[in-house]
Amino acid sequence: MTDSRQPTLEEVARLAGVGRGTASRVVNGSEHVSPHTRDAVERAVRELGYVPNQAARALRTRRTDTVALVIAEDEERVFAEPFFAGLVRGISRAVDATSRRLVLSMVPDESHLDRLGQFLTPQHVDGVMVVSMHDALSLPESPDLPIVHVGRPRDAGACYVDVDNLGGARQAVDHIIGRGRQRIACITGPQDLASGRDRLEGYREALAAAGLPFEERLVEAGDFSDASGVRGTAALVERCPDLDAIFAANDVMALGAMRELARRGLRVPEDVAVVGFDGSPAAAASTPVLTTVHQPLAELGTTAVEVLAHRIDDPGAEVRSVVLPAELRAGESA
Amino acid sequence: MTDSRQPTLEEVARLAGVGRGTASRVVNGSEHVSPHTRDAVERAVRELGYVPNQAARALRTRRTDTVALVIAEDEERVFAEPFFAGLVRGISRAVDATSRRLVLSMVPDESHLDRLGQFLTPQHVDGVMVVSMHDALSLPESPDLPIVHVGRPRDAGACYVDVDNLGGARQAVDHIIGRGRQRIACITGPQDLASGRDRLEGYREALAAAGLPFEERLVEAGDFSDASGVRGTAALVERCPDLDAIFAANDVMALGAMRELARRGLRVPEDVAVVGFDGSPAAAASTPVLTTVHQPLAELGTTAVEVLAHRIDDPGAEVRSVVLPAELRAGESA
DNA sequence: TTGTAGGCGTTATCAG
DNA sequence: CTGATAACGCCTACAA
Repeated sequence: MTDSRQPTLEEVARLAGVGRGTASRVVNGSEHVSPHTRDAVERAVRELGYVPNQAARALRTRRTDTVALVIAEDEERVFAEPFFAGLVRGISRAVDATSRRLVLSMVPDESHLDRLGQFLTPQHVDGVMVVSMHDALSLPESPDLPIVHVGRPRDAGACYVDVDNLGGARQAVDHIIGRGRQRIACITGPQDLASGRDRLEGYREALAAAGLPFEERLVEAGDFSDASGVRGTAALVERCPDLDAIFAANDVMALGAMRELARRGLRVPEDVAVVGFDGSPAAAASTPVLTTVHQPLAELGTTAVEVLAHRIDDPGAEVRSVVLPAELRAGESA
Repeated sequence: MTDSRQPTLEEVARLAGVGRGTASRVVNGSEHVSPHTRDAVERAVRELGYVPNQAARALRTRRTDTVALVIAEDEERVFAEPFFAGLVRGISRAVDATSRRLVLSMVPDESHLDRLGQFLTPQHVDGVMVVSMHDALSLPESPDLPIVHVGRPRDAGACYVDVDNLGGARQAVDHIIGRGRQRIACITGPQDLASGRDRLEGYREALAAAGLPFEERLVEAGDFSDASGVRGTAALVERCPDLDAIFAANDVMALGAMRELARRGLRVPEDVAVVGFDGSPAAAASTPVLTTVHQPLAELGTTAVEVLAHRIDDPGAEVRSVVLPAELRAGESA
């Protein structure tokens, strides 16, 4: 009873009483086919459980209907950083809504770049999305292969989608200033990352715009990790006991900061207001007193997929990057 | 200068001054080719930067050199549960060492099963690894497609790799008994999961072997989440103030238990010993007083890949499942 | 050991 | 609107 072999287009055509070409047209949704014929073919397709042979199609069309998401990070961190969960979810969903498939590649270290380079060719994928936490790692780009970076890359000419890190950070700091805070500290993100740099810059700009001085002693270097949030807070509080607010470049650090403040008997937000730049909505939800700048990760993913699709379907088009606005979400305010 | 198109085997053959067939044999590492010719072809391959066209090869050989890892879980949980990080890492590494590629698919809900079913065919992949947290979800299996389950599935005849949940749990409880504890409580895992059931069974067996009674009131149902660890502990302590140990079916719950115990002024391990079944080595490391049964996730992944490769390369072979031993890691003891 | 040729399942072109 | 008919790039008998 089981034929074991998948049915071919030839068999569909035969069963429908049409030629192979016509069957192909129906399967590919061509306009130029009579309703009657279309119907017959579609019935045959269903009856036989026909599914197009991907290999044959790819061989013929030189398209793979596959896009890659390259995460230039070790699995460990990929799973640890809430940032990736949201992003992958968004991208995954968006690609699902497409006729394309998504393959996920993590690149733990440079030794894997060769293998990856062989894979990232028009022969295997139609396009690539790259999210890298380090500016450093540059992967072997195949010409003729559309690439969209998630997060602004070092290469200024490259196509990317990103959240408005600068504007978001400025909003965050504006907000605390508006609540009457004057001595606002900052725990930065890694400075080899555009997001890290931009969020620090936003902090500066907000201070400047309000006529507040930028003070080195109110700034601590962090790396987006919980530990660095704790460490930075400890250092800041010891150095400037009179600070009345902390802007952390992401929520993970902000939460670390809140724990450390609590440990020292300082109350949030009464004594010290805290605002973070959001990597995950969950963090904000779990601590209503935390005001955060919401980073729309899912939307970022969706956008990345859209932009990539656009570049794939219309190779001649101009390269357009997209920057999404970041949105302030005030918790119990300070 | 750039040819833009990838070179074909034909061109390699021409440059090497041999026939297409011979070039193919060299590329595929056939024995029957003279060292001289082989050398010429290899040089041509390098010079042209030839890389075999996957589609053409797949079309011809009916093999894809691709294996799928299906995680029957929402992205959210996949990234939240430390279990998956270790597993994916192990599998990823193991596949990398192969000539095959890995594609990762998460299945948030049943609505995605159709799409997945279309993908999980010999036409797209050579084999599949499935890790599911629920017994319920059964994916549409394509005949002729080797499947290896990670974690014992409901279907008893299926091929799987797993950790010795029962033995591990028994070891854990044995260990606390050996340290003189008498009233040992258990926070179980979800009972619709083999791992959950087996670990509870191990707990029973250890008690029985030691002549200790199994008491319902010493058992609380958990679901592997931190919250359920906290909740279960609270319930247990209130119900049985005299308990002197807790066995939690995973580390996440064990850590939750420890927090709850601390909150109630109970000391670990002086007042109450805690031992967990380990999803992630990190948990054990972060709390030296926690004794855990180590679940070798990376090795589990490696084994899954090996078993799958075996089944792919030797389709006639008997289906053999593998159960890995679990290893006790004693923290500062009770 | 090596070359030649047929065909894997599709799509695209080109007549009808 | 439809049906033949070439490729797409590769592997693998088969013949030399």
